[in-house]
Amino acid sequence: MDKGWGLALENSDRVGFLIRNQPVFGLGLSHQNKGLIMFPVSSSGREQHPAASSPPSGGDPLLVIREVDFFSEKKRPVDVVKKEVINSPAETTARRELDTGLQLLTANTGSDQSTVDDGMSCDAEDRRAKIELGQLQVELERVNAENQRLRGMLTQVSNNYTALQMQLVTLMHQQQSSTTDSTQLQEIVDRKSEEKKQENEGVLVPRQFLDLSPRLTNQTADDQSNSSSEERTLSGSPQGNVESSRNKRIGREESPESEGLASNKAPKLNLAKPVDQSTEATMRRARVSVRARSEAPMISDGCQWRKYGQKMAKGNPCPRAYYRCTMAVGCPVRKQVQRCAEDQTILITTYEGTHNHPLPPAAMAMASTTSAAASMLLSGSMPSVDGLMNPNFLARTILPCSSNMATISASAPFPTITLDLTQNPNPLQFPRAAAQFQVPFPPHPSFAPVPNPSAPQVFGQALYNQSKFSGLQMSQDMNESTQLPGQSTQHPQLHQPTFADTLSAATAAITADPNFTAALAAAISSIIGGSHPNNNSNATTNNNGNVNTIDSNKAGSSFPENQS
DNA sequence: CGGATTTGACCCGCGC
DNA sequence: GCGCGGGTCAAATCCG
Repeated sequence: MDKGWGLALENSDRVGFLIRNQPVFGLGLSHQNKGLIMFPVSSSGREQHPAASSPPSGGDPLLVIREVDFFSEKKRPVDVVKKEVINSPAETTARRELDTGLQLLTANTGSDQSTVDDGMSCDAEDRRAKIELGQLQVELERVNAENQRLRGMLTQVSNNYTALQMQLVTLMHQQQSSTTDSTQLQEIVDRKSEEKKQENEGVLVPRQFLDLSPRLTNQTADDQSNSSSEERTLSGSPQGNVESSRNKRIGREESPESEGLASNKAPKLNLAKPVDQSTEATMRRARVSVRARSEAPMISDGCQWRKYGQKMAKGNPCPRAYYRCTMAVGCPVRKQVQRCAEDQTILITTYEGTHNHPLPPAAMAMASTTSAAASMLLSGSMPSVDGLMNPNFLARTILPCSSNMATISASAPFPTITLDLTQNPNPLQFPRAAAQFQVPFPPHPSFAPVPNPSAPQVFGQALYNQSKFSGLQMSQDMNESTQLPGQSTQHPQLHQPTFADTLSAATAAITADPNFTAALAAAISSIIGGSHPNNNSNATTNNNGNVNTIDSNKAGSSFPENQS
């Protein structure tokens, strides 16, 4: 009795509670073994007040005890049994307020005779432990069942969401293709002319950032579904850039299909001016590089890949492996896998292109991420006034809360955005972002911009728009340098998460899970559904994951499609 | 035996 | 023009 309290067992039905070796009250089972009876006892250990309705010796019930059915799985009245330690006499006198932790109510039948004995009772402890165990098991089963149910719901919702997203993106794409107007065509012409002028003046213009728009002037969703023709028609898309280059190489064995490419390109390119093939060939595709620590030779991203080459890259003792997606014939997506020269535990996976086929959710996550990042990279730098955008600034601006994780490089042969997952971001960002990115969609029509003609492909359309949205996260000086005359600056101030939020969330999840596809799916869903550009709102996040709204009136868009 | 991988050759862009 | 490096092809090889 060192702890000042104890239990005494008289028989299998009754237990006495002792405080400082003094009987305080007794507990007994009802005759149906379905209820607990609490009754006071005398200091001598005998019953002072029998409980409730049928006291053996009469008297008031000590406490009203709810009938407890410990033997039914449907009732879980007791969660925790606390050990009450009362050391002072004053406290012992306040036994009526004694909190046993048992949510007990009287329901006795009056048939119980309760007697309290001195001394500890192992049987009582065992019984209580069994009761607790049973309750915990019941609770566990219930939680498991709930978990299963929620998982099923989540899966269903995810599937539905993916399907709807596909449909929506396809419809948007079709609409854009059908609504391309002469204004946009004139923009294309002007931009081409500007590019040519700058080249003539010796101004360095990163071609890979310029004029990706012609493609969609003729590109339709049907083109997207045609995997055989996609490679040859995506001249304006990231993958199309390289594919055109590739096809030029293959031009020595010019096939009717490649002639089809030329025929598809010609009308678009002639919109501006005659553009020779070399110009088109210099167009590059954006890349998304993912750095992650992994012992595995390749990270799992849900896609099927076939290795088609391996080379020793300069400055790296580890070979670089080349893979192409084999989930569909003609899928233009490729990836390079190479270990970091400085830290060979880091696996660098560089994705290129966008899938032209439906993807499983797991693969969809990674594909969407790379597509979004690539689209952001391309769109964010496209139409600035001087045709040039500081990529580091872009990275800092677009990815303010993950500047140490995401970097953008235009110095490489291809514009590349690197997601560094070797660092641990704030894991709390992920659930916050995933939870917050539920934005009404479609947005208010008054904020609907002219459809962007340069979306790279169907599956990336929404993400492309996201990136366009992200491109609005510009600081004041950038706005001044990039805002075009006549641009609409009427943006509602909304607390909108940015792509950076999602990116951080995704990378947080990715870092937490090396296989990361499932976690990424949630973040991607937030990308797609949470930040449509038509909201035209601007928000950034700080390193704490809080959303800060910036002055949208100052955040002028550098994108012509936002011009009014 | 069919698909995946390996590997040497080839092509292209770019810098000198 | 030449060499270098990156990227790709395709025959040879491997493997289940």
